[in-house]
Amino acid sequence: MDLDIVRTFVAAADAGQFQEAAAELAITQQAVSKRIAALERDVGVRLFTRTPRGAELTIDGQAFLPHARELLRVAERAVTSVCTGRRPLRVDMLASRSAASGLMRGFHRAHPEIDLDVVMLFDIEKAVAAIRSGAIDASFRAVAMPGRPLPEDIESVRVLDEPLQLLVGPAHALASARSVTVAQLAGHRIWMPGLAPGTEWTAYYDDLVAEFGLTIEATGPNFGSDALLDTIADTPALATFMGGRTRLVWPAGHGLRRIPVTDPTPVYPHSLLWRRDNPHPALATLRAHLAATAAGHGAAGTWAPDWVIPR
Amino acid sequence: MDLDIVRTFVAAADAGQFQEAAAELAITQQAVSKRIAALERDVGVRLFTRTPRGAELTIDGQAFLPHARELLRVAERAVTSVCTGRRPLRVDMLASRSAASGLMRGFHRAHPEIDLDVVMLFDIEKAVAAIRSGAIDASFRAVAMPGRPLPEDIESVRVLDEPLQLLVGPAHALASARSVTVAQLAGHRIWMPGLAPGTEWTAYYDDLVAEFGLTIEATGPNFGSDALLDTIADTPALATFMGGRTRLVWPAGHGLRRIPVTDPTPVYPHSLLWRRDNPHPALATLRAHLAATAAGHGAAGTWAPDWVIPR
DNA sequence: CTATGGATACAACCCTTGGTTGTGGCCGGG
DNA sequence: CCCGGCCACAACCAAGGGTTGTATCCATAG
Repeated sequence: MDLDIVRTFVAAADAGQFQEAAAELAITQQAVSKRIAALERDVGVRLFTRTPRGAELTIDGQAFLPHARELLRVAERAVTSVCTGRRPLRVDMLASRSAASGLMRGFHRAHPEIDLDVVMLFDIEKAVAAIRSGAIDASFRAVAMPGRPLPEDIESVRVLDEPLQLLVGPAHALASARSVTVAQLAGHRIWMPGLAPGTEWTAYYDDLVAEFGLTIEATGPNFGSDALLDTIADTPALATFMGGRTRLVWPAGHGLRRIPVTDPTPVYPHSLLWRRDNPHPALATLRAHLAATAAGHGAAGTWAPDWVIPR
Repeated sequence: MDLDIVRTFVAAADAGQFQEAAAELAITQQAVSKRIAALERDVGVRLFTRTPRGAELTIDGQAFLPHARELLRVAERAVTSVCTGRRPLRVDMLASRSAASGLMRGFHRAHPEIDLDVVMLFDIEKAVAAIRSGAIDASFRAVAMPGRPLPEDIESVRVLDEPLQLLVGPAHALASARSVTVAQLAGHRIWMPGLAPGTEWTAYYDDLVAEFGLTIEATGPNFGSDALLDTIADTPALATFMGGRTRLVWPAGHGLRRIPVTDPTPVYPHSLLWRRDNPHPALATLRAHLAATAAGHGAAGTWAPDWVIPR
């Protein structure tokens, strides 16, 4: 199905006749006739009743019309999403179901008129490069890498500390615990596939390991959260860390448990990064919204690497 | 833009390489390459970075991807909306902003999983024919026409009495009234363009006129509610009737007033009509919903023509 | 270092799609 | 009864889009 044909259908429906629609679209009446005929062949029903003084929608055509308009609207938005000028606010985050997505949902509820696009870049290095180039407008990341300060033109503000939770299967030794201390985790196998060297999130877990003497296995590629959850559920001796604000597609019947970690509670520090001279109007709105709704961070009893930017 | 191209884009993004996407779509890799190139030319930005072992999305491509998926979803719904089998529940009503649309909004809130399509047929005769043929599943109308009973296979139930209101401009003699009695309306010019002979809504106003000795002018074609509202606002001696549940796009600065009518309050009786043997599962859900949320009708102090079906 | 395999891009060819022009049929109004 | 307006059908033509064949690039294995 071609969107030009859909456009033709809408124009013909609005005009009530093919000829006027043809004039609007700068094609001949015969072309409109052929397009409509092709569309009717595609969907398998008659959309217009042709009369000697025009064409009016059939019931099926009436039902189809709003969907056609919606189709054109969505196409419009799709194109503007990659337009260089006046495009939606484009935000990078760690993962589509991470805590940052919760913040963005809140922002969207508060400002439904602002168009948003979410992308997921590899690490903060890529994110900073994308912010500097203007490819994205903002990023939710942990900053900065140890010994690698942010460039001058990038600003950042810490917006959310996400408490880590332990994820275990039903047969795990800690499965029935209401909460566990960091000290209790020493000696347990914690599996986090996909930790890539040189990324800021791997640096975070490296620090966590060094600080509290934990054992984190990063072996094997990451086959996706489904496969990870399956393995965790089936392996009694295995656990993994998960952001406490992560909304999982919870697999039914796996018996997985999320267990808070305490003494101290490791928190993953999300900061908002943006380029100082980025003129996107929605960026200021986002910053104001986050400042207004900022959750507590750097709270007592929590731990984060000392290289993260201060609160 | 062709939806086949969008489909190709999504397939390539999912596969991470053109070759596999080509195999899925049963075309050659070269065709995929050309389609993607055409799409990139259309939107004006690069969507993939080609590597020797595949193609991965650029940031723009990532931003575009969810829009592309949405586009395909909407297209799918558009097609199923005119599919004969398992299509959305198709409901006819008097006007898109009439009281019936409020009922349907409530139904949609209660059952957001049920797809709906709204159409507006000419009159009850057309609606009954469409219901019998299966072209639509239900209709909100005033039934039945005087002396013209519903066919055997059509059922109906009165679901909502909509009180009429008087709509006047700021300079009208009744503009400052909190409410008016029917008796007060005698002698005032009431203008309702577009009252077509033989329709059930014209029959309603004919009865109203006969019962209370009103003056309703139906002269002139209906140029749409905007034009009607403009005229009403500008003409001191002119008023019109409007459904009390109608949600107008209220023109700013016109000073229009909506005035309740009493002694008695004329109500427009909306009934739900459907074919007894219509198997659409959502139809039963709609009937149950309307039965559960039924607003009062046939209340004391209201008037409706005696030919409408009993409550 | 070289050969190989797998991936994309480019070129040539050809068919099909889709546009235009020309024409006929239908119905309502003067 | 004729005329005018509108849509459908046929013929023609150009261009888009698919296929086959080939070049290029890079990672990996030998």
